[in-house]
Amino acid sequence: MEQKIIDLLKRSSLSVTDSRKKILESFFQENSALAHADIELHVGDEFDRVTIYRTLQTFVDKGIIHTIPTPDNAVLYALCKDSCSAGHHHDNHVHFICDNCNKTYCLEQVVVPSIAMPQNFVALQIDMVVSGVCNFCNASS
Amino acid sequence: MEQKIIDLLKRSSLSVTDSRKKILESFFQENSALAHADIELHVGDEFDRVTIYRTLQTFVDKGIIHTIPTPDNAVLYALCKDSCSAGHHHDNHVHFICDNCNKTYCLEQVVVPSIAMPQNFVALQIDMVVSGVCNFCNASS
DNA sequence: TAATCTATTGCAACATAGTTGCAAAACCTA
DNA sequence: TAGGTTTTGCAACTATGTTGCAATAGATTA
Repeated sequence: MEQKIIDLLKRSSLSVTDSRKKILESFFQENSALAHADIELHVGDEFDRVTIYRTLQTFVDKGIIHTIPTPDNAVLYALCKDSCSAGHHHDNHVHFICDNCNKTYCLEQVVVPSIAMPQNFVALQIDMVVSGVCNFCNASS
Repeated sequence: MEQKIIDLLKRSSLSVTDSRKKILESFFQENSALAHADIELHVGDEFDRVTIYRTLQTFVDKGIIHTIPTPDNAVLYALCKDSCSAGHHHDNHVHFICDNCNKTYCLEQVVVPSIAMPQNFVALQIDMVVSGVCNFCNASS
C-alpha cells in the first residue's frame, strides 16, 4: 500500500509528503468518493484544512482524482482510473449516489450513453449522476 | 407578464409579494437557468439576500423551479414545466451548460436515457448535465 | 374598506466553505 | 549533508448559506 502510493506520487512528478500519502491512503481505503469533510475526518487534525484543499487541487490537476457533481451540490472527489493523465480526465463513467448509506461510487463499467443534441448544440462533456440504492444496502436489507 | 406571474403564484397557493414577483420575472426574462448571484444582480439591492434564499427555496418546494447540479458545483435554478407540482419534480430532461457564454439551459426536448445498472443497484433518479457550445454561440461565431 | 390574523421580510448574528500571502518547515538533488 | 525548491501552517479574509426574532406586508372576513 505504502509503496503503491509512493509510486503513484512519483509517477505524477509530485514530491512525497506525509499529507499527500495520508490523503491518498483515504481514497484507497474507502472505496467510494470522498468529500472534503470526509477526508478531514479521516486524517484527523494532523494536517491543516488549507493543506487538504491544496492537496486535493493538486491531485485533480495531476489527474489522480476527479470531481463528481452531485444533485445537492456537495463537492466529491474520487480516484481516477489509470487512463487519466495530467490535465486530461477520461471519467466517462456513471456516478452513483446511494440514498441510503449516502456513499458515492464510480460505476466504471457503466459508460455514459451518447445522446442526440438539438440543432446547433455541440456536446463536449457529459456528466451523469444516478441516485438510488446501492448493491450493499440492497443486500443487507 | 405581470398577470401571468400573479396567476402562477396564486396557483401555487403563495401570497403575491413584490420580491416573489420580481424574482419570478428574472426567470421569465432570462430564458436560462440562474444562480443566486444572477438573481441578486437582477433584482438589485431592493431585497435582502436572505429573502432571495428563502424565496428560491419556497419556489423549489412548490414546484415552480428546480435545481440543476453542475460540474463546478454551483447551484442553479430554472423554471419547471407545467407538469411539475409541489414536492414532485419531473425534470427528466437534459441540462446544457455552454462553455462559451456560460449560460445553462433546460433541453426540455431531450429526455434522459435509461441505462442498465449493475447487479443489485437500483436507479431512482438520473441527472444528466451536458457541457459544450450552445446554438446561439455557434450561430454567432 | 377597515380590522384582524397570518405569512413574509429585513436585520443581525452566526455557521460553513473556500482562498491568499507569507514565513517556517519538509522534501529532493547532487 | 548543504542547497535550492516545494509544500505546509498560520492568520486573515471572502463568499455562501442559515436562524431567530421583531417589524411589515398580504390575505380574509365582516
